[in-house]
Amino acid sequence: MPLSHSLEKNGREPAYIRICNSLKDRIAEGVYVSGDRLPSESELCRLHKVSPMTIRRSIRILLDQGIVTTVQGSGTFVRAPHLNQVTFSLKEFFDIFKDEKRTQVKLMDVCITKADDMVSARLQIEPGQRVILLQRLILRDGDPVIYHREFLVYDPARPVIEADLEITTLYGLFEGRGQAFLKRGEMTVEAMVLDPELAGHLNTQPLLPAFRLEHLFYDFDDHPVSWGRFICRGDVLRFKATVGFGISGQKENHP
Amino acid sequence: MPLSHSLEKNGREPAYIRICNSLKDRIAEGVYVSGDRLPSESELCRLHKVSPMTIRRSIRILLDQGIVTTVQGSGTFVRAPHLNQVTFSLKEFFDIFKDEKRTQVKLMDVCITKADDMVSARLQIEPGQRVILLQRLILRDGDPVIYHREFLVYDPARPVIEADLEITTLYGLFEGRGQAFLKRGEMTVEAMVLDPELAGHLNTQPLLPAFRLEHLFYDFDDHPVSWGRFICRGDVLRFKATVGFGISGQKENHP
DNA sequence: TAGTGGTCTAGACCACTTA
DNA sequence: AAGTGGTCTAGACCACTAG
Repeated sequence: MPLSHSLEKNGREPAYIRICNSLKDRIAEGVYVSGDRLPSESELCRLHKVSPMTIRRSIRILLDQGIVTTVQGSGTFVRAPHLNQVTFSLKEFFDIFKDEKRTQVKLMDVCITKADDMVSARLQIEPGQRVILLQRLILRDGDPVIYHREFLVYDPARPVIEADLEITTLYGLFEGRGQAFLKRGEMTVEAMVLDPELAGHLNTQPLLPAFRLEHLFYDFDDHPVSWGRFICRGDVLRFKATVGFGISGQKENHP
Repeated sequence: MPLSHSLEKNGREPAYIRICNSLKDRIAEGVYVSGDRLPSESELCRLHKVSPMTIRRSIRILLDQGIVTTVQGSGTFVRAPHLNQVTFSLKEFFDIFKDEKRTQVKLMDVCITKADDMVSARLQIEPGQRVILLQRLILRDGDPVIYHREFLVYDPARPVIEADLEITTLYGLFEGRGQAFLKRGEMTVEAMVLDPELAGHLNTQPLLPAFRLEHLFYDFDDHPVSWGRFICRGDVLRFKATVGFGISGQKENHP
C-alpha cells in the first residue's frame, strides 16, 4: 500500500500541493479522523514554513473536495465521507460518441411536424406550431446502441437548421464546438423497459432494460430550442462513481 | 430576465464574489463568447481597483467551475459549455432515506451464509467463507420502493455487526455518522427490469423498469467490507443534471 | 522582449467562537 | 480576551507565450 504523496515528484511540486497532499495522507491514514480539528492555519504556517496565503490555498482545496469543513472562529474539521454528494458523470455516455472508429451516427429521418402538447410544453411554444423532428441512430461496430429523438423549434430566421442536420452535430455538441447559440441545458436520467418499437430501432429484444436520457437545451435568450430523448441500451451503459478519501493525489492544474 | 448579480445584496459581498459574478454575467450575456480572452489580471486589477490576489481568486472560481481555461503566458479564455462534464448526484436517491416522516427502513432478514463466487470475488475473500447477508426494504408511505441486499465480511473481532444491524444504519451511513471504519466506496448505476421475485419484494409488477445501484465499501486498510445492491423502482427515482452557464450566483461559502 | 498567468510572501483588519 | 478562519493588500520572482 504505497503512499503516493510523500516522496512524489521532484522538488518542483508547488508548496500548496505538497501541503494539501500531506494533509490528505494523514486523513487517509486515519491520523485525523472524522470530526477531528486540523492544526490551525498559523500552526501549519510554522510547521511548513510558508505564508498564511499558501496554507489557505491548501485548505481551500480540501474544502472544495468536501474533505474538510471550516468554521470561522473555531477551526478546520475533517468531514465524514458523504455519500450524499456522490456524483456520476455522463462521461461513460459521451464516450460512446467520441470513439470515432467504432461509432457512427446515422440520421434516420428529418421532418417538420406540429408540436403536440408535450413538445409544446417543453419548448414553450403554442401547440400545433411547427417543429423539426430529428431521429438518429448511434451505431457501435455497426450495431445500434442508442436511439435519439429530438425536437427543434422551427425558426426560419435562425440558421440552426442546416448545421444541426449534420451527422456530426452530436459529436460537435458534446465537444462544445460550434454551439455558440446554446447557453445551458438540463438532463434527466431514468430507467425504462424497451417497447417493441424501440427494440426494433435498436435491433434487440423488447422488455430489455434501457436508460432514457432526456435533454432540454436553451439559447442565450433562455428560450428552449431543443428537447429530446436518448434511449440507450442498458447493456452498453453503466455509470460509475467513487466516494471517500482515495489516494489520488492533487493535480497541478485543471486540464 | 433579471440579472441577479449586478445590484445584488448590500455592500458586504466580498470583492472576489462580486468580480466573479460580474465576469459570469458578461459571459452569460454573450459579451464574452466561447474562445474569447478575458481582460488580463492586471487589467482587471485596475478596473476593479483590487489587488492581484483578489482577481486571481475570482478567476480561480471560474476555472474550478469549468467556465474558463487559463494558459500561462497567454491569457484566460472562455470555454464552450462542455457536456462531457455533466454530472448527476445521488441526492435524489438519498433524499428518499432522509425523509423520516415518510420513509421507513425494514430489516427483512439477517443470516450468515457462505460466499459464492461472485460475493467472494467482490469482497476479496475465499469462496465458502462465511459472510453476513442483510436484506432490507425501504418503505415510503408504507409502500416498498427500494430493496437492499448487502453482504458483509464476517469478522467476530470487529464490532461492526451489531452496529450494522441497526435499522438506522442506512440513514447513518448516508449521513456520514458512525462510519469511521469506512474509508471509501465505489458505486455503479445500471438499468434493469424487475423479475418476479424482486417485483414481489417491491409489491409491484414484474417487467417494470428499475435502477440497480451496486456498492462496494472499503475499510481503512483498503479491504472490502460491504458489497450489495439497491434495487430501486424506476417510477420513484429520476436523476437530474444541468450544464452550461446558468444565472445562479456564486455563494459566499460552501455549506 | 513585453506581457501573461503561476506561485508565494509577510503582513493587515475583520467576524466569529470559545473560554 | 485569545484564538480561529475570512478577506485583502502590494508587492515579488518565476515559467511560459507571443510578436
